[in-house]
Parts: sequence; C-alpha cells; structure tokens
Amino acid sequence: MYNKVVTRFAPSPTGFMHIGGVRTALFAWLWARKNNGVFILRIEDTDKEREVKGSIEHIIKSLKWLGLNWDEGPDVGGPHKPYLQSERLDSYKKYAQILIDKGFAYPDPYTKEELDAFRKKADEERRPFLYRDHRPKEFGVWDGTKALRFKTPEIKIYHWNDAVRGALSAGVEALDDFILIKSDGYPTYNFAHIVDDQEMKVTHIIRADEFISSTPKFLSLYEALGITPPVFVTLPPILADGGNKKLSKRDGAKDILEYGEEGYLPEAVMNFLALLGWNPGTEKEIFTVKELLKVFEINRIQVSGAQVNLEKLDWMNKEHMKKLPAEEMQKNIFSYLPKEFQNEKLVPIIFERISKWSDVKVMLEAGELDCFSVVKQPKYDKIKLVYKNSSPERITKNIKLVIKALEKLSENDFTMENVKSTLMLIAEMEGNRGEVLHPVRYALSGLDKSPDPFIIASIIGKNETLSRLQKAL
RNA sequence: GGCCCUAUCGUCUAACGGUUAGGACACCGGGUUUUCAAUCCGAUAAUCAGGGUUCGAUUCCCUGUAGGGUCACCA
Repeated sequence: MYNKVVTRFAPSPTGFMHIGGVRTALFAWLWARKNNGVFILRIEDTDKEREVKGSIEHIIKSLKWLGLNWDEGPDVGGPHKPYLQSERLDSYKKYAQILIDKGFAYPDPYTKEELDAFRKKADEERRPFLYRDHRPKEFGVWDGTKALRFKTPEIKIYHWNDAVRGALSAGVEALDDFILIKSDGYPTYNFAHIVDDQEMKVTHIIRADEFISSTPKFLSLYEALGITPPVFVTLPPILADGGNKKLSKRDGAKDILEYGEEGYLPEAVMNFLALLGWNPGTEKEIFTVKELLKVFEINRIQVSGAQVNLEKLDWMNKEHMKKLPAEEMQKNIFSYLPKEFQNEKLVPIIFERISKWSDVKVMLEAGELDCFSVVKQPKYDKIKLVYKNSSPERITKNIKLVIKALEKLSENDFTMENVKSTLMLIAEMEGNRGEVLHPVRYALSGLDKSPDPFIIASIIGKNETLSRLQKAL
C-alpha cells in the first residue's frame, strides 16, 4: 500500500515533555522503525507567545534519553528541511495562495472585539459558535496584515476511517472557517501540519484523540487542496489520576527526564509507555525494545482511555533491572552511590539487593545505603548478637565453631558458595539455623537489616571475617 | 448547550456471539527463610443501567447514565 512508512512526531516547544507526549512519540517511532520507514522530528513553533526557551533542546534530550532516534529533524536535516515550522513560512504562503486563487481563502474582516461579541452571543444562546455564520459576502484582498481564513467549500457530514477507531463521522457543526494564517504571519496548526505532512510525505498521522473533533476541518482542507489524506491513527487519551490512588508525588504529568533522574531505566519507561494504550493480546508484559518492534501493531491500539498506574511502572522497572547485564547494573547504581561506596566488591550485594527495589533511588531512599557499609568496620550492639530466646553461651559456642571451620578455608577458597556450605553444615549440626546464622550475620554487618552473611564474608575476605567474629566474641 | 469519542476486578487489560469471564499491578493469607526483602503458592475482586436482536449477548442495535474531547489569530 505504501512504498515506505513515514511517521512524524511534531511537538510544539512549550515546555518539557510528559508521559502523554512521549507516548505519542514512541508509537510513531515504533511504527516507522518496525516498517523500516522514516521517523521525522518536526518542531511546531508557530505560536511565538507560548514558546518556552530551551524547549527544543529539552525535547531532543528527552527523546534521546529514551533512545527514540529520528532520520529527519532540525538537528540532522533531511530532504524536506527545514524542520522548524517557523522557517517554513514560504511553504505555507504558497499553499495559501493556491487556496486564495481557488476562492477558498479570504481575509478576516473582523476585529477581536467583534469576534468576541459573536462568540458571547452564541454562548448565551447555548449554541456552538460558528464563524461561517458571519462569513462576509465579499472577500477583500489579503495583504498579510489580517488573518487569512479558510472558506469551507462544502458544509456536509464527513465520514472517515481511523486505523484505530474504525469508522468515524461528525455533524456539520464540526465544520467552520478556521484560520489558516494568523495576522502575525505564522500559520495555525490546522493548516501547517497538513502542508508539512504533504511536503514531508508522511503516511501515518499518529496523534492523541483531541484531534478527532477537528478532523472534518482537516478533511475539508485536504479536499480543497486536492491532497489525499494520510492514514489517521488516533491514540486513546491518558486520564489524569481520577482514582483513589496517588503514590507519592509522582504524577503522570511530570517531566519525563525526571524519571531518569529517579533511577528508572529508559527501556522500562518505554515498556510502560508502550502498554499505555496498546497491548500485544498475549499475557506477556515485559518487553525489550527489540521485542516491542517485533510485536507492535497499530490494530491492537486501544480505543478507551487509561489512568497511569505508576505502581506498575515500578514493577516493570524492577523486572528490567533484573535483566540488566552486570556491567550496566554496576554503572547504573554507582551513579547514585556516594563515592566512598563505589567499590567493585559491592557488586554481589548490589545484585542481591537490586531485585527488591523498583529503582536505585528508591532503594537508597529506603535506607539501603547501610547495606553497603559492610565494607567498613561495623559497630554493633552485643545484645542483638543473640538470636531470639537463645542464650549468650550457646551463641558464643556457635561463633567459636564457625571461626574454627572458616579458618580451615584457604584464602582462595573463601567464596560465597564455600562459606555458605561451611556455615550451613554447622547450622544443620546444631539443629537451629537461626542460632548459628543470625549471630554471624550480625557480627559481620552490625545491621538489623543486611545482606546475608555469606555474601558479606566473601566480600570482606577471610581475614576481615575472622577478625569481626573474634571481635564479636 | 451542540458535535464527537469511550465504558470488563481498586488500576491496566484479554476474551471468531457459546469460556467456571483469563492475565498483570496493588491488596490480603500462607510456604520458604539468618534480618528486611525477594521468591513460591493461594484467596478476594469486574462485564454501568434498562430495553431489544438471537437458541444464546461482555461482544450487535437503541435509550439512559457516567467519564473524556472539542466548539481559539493553542497545538
């Protein structure tokens, strides 16, 4: 059907990117990449009032963090450059002239005050405001100082097809003479995106559902311009926290980059976003990017809106953490760890502990930093050495047994596995594991909550282990 | 208010018109266990309401209700 799939992500630079925007970008990217197509980044900077400085850089940074790369865009150029709408004004003028020549565009003769009055009146009469009810009988000549309006060629009921929603239609109320070019010379979204998508040969417009109501206007403009519309792919809305659950201050509307700062893995966030409005129809939920590209299909995109379930993101992040290669994991966690704890010996503990937390930051916030302190001399409370109802005498005896047994292990054999089997052997002989293992763990860590004694022993080595046990005695 | 979209466990969702309505997150209970966890097993939990169509509706149609979108010189 298509020679090549071309999708685009076209944000306006009005601030940071939140989950909603990134989800749209992800779906467009997935579809382009899956089909070996082209993914375009286009900046819709036609509203100079709302533009926020630094947004473009921020958007680029966000997309890059997730690994969404583009083939054409403001920074990399491309065959249809420029990719900033503010630099494509000539293009819009060209298309505007076509419409003027066909009699489908005219300068808006009204002042803002007059328009407001029309709108107010419509509002009072509880009917939708339609500009076309006030369309001037005769069109003046557009000199560029006034807004240029589209003259809707035909008021009719439109029926169209959406790749996700299926058959859609809208009443004639959805049709109106909207503005093509504002009095400041910049085009409106309604006009600019249609021109650009045509020029950039976009095959699929992937966007959220707030544009459904405007689609008849677009359709009318496509017709007037003689353009065959691309495929419309409407994404379901993401509902703001309307439920009774709000876990911490993490709400769905925050800057996507903050998730990175908090320790979420880009791949986990991508996985989470992909499942926000799409599902593969199987019971699989954890996907790598590669797997997503394999199974992603437009026809399985959801129609109904969904709330963001951040608890699920935590779970997903945990699952992705577990899959991380050792080296990546170390790099990841070290970036959060104070320098004094950035010790390679801690890697086994990191592996043991990491699967219990959704991300590194949460892990540290939970007071897990203590667990890393086992590389240092512990300070402890004698009383806590005693296990439950056991007697100090029995504990002393057990620690002595352990010391004796561990002394027989050579420096080289002092591995986690060997320490474990040695300790377990004693524990089985004594008949009460807790009585043996608890004091050893506590003597080695000095912590109420810590990694298990085998790991600690293997990390601190034979000498340090024995020294700590002696000290405990 | 007009137009449009949507509606399955608390949440995200699955189910050619025929299933004991399945899974996941969360919650609860239990096993394992040297601590906190993790892990394993298990339980509770849903088709918005009312009418049709049909031998049979979660599924199709209508109405109502609820939620969302839109009605800008914003995108």
